[in-house]
Amino acid sequence: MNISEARTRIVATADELYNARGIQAVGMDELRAAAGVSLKKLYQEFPSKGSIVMAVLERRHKSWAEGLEATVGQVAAPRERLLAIFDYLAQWFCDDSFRGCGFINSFAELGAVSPDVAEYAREHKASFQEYVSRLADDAGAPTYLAPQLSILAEGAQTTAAIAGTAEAARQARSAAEVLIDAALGVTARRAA
Amino acid sequence: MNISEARTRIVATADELYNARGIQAVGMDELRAAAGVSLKKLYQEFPSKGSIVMAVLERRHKSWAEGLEATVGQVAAPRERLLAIFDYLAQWFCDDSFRGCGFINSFAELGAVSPDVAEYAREHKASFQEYVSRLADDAGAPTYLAPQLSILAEGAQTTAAIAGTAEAARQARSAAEVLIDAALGVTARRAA
DNA sequence: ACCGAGCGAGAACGAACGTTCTCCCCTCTC
DNA sequence: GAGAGGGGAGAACGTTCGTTCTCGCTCGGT
Repeated sequence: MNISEARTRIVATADELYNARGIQAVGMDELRAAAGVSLKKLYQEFPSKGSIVMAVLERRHKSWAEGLEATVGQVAAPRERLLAIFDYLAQWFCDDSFRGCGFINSFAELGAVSPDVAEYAREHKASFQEYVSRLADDAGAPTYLAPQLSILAEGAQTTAAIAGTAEAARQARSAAEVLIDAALGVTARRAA
Repeated sequence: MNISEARTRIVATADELYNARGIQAVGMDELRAAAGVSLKKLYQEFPSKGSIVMAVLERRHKSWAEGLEATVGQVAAPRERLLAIFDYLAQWFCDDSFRGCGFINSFAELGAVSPDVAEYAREHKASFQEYVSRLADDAGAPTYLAPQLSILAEGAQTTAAIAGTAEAARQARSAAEVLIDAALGVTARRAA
C-alpha cells in the first residue's frame, strides 16, 4: 500500500467522522478502526491529532473550492454566476451527510483553543469572500455587493444546518437576486 | 447565601466560560473555582454537566430575546424596527466577549452528540424567525421577507465571529434595507 | 536458512474529565 | 458542653483520550 494512499484514506475518513459527530467526539482509535490502518501508521503519517485536523480542513477547503467552481463554471452570464453560488449550496444541503459548514463547526469547537484552526477558518472565509468579489466584479457590481452575498451564503449554511432543511438555500438565493439586481441597477443608473 | 443565588451565579459563570473557550474545554473543577462554589454545591444544584449546559442555553435565549426586544422597542416605525435587529447585532459584535452565536457554537460542538442541545438550538432559531416574521408582518411585508432577514442576521453572526470584526453587521444592515424596500415596494405595487 | 528491519495488534501510560466519597470544621440545638 | 447535621476542601474513582511502547510476525537480502 502506497504511503500517500494511507494518508488520503486517513484524512478522508477523519473528514467523514469529524463532520458527522464533531472533532472532539471522535478518538484516534475509532479513526484508526474506520480508516483500516494501524495506530502505528497513523502516527507515522501524522504527528498528532491536531495535524490530522489541519489536514482535514485543507481537504475541506479544496473540496469546497472545487465544487463551487464547478457549479459556477457551468453558467456564463455574470449575474447567473453569482446566483450559482446558491445553487451549489442547495445541492450541498441536500446531501445526507450535510451537517453545516465544517469551518464554522471546527471554529466553534476549537477556535478558542487552537489558533491554527481559528486562522484557517478565517482564511477559508476570506478566500470565499474574495472569490465572490471576483464574480461581482465581473458582473460590474459595486464592491459592497460581495460581502452582502457572502453573509447570505454564510447564513444559509448555519440556518440549513440547525433547521435540518435545505430551504434556506432557496430563500437566500431569492434574496441574492434582489440584492444583485439592486446593485446592478445602481451601477447602470450611475453609468447612464 | 441563597440557594437560587448560587444557581444563577453558577449559570452566569458557566455562560462566560463556555462562551470564551467552548463547552468541552471547560471542566467542572474550573467552573467550580470560577463560580466560587464547592463541588458539592455544584452537584447539589445540577445533576450533571449536561443540565448546566441546558441552563446556560436557557439563559442565553432569555438574554438574547430581551436585548433584541429592548433595541427594537426603541423605535416605532415598522421598517426601522426590522432594521433595529441589525443595530442590535452591531452593538453585540462590539462586545469584547463576543465569540459568535452561542447556539450555533453549542450546536456545532454538541449538536451531533446531544439531541437536547440540537433541539434547543433549533427552537431558539425558530423563535427568532418567528419574531422577525411578526416584525415583518407589522411592516406589511410579504412572508418571504422574514426568512431572508433571518438568514442575513445568521450570516452576520458567523461572519463577525470568524473574521473577528463587527463590520458584518453594517453590511448585513444595508443588505436588509435593500431587501425590505424591495419587499415593501412589491406589496405597495400590489396594493395599487 | 538466517538475520534484521518493518509492520500490525494491542497493552501501557499519563493526563484530564465527570462524578462521588471522605474527612473535618463550623454551627445550631438540647 | 455534647452531639448531630450540613457544608467546604479536595482526595478518590472509573473512564476516556492522545500518545508511546512492547511483542511477535513477516519478508527480503545474502
